[in-house]
Amino acid sequence: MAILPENYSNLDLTISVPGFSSSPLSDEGSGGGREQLKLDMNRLPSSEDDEELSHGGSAPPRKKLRLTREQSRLLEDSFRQNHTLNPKQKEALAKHLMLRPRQIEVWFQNRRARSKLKQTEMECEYLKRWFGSLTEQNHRLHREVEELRAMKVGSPTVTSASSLTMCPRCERVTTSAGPSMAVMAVPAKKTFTPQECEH
DNA sequence: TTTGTCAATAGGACGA
DNA sequence: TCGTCCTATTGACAAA
Repeated sequence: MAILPENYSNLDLTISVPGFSSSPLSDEGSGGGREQLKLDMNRLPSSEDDEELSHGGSAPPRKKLRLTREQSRLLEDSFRQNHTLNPKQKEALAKHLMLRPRQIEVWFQNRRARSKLKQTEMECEYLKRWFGSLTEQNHRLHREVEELRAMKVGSPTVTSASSLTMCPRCERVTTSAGPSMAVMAVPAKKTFTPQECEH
């Protein structure tokens, strides 16, 4: 816990979230250059500001808000605790950070999106590697089949490569006539236990 | 000038 | 109907 200063320790952050490591996307590392944003960007807008926005009027050009390091840090801390906020938490965080609740909401939405993107990229990498290893394994097995085909003449047990079968449960390759000849590699996540197989 | 980052917006889906 | 979420997109800004 302890993601907020003492005076905000009454914040009820109880939403459970699947375990997530701290963010790789924090602003900290991206060069101190952009540093602090101007105060007027961070202040809680007055009701006139809201009205100005909602009424459109002459629609002033959108200014880019940059969160301060401290604001980012606190938001990251909160996000590490909970990936979503209830209205009370949002309100409290907004007050504490001198931002509008809507800005807190938007930050969490964007943060969740970035998390998901990161996760998807990692899964993509994993699948790429898996594909690579399966391709390699496939080539190896093809070579093995060719070798077996070459050996078939004179062998009483192996009459043709097409007589090779693979047990769908244990993934052992066997001839229709005899004992297992080779064990296929399986994805790292899967562990083979002899009890799974009837062989 | 180009590129990357990120706050903000739009709009649709969903549950209470 | 309202509040919240997600996704796609926009636009400001800083760094290369």
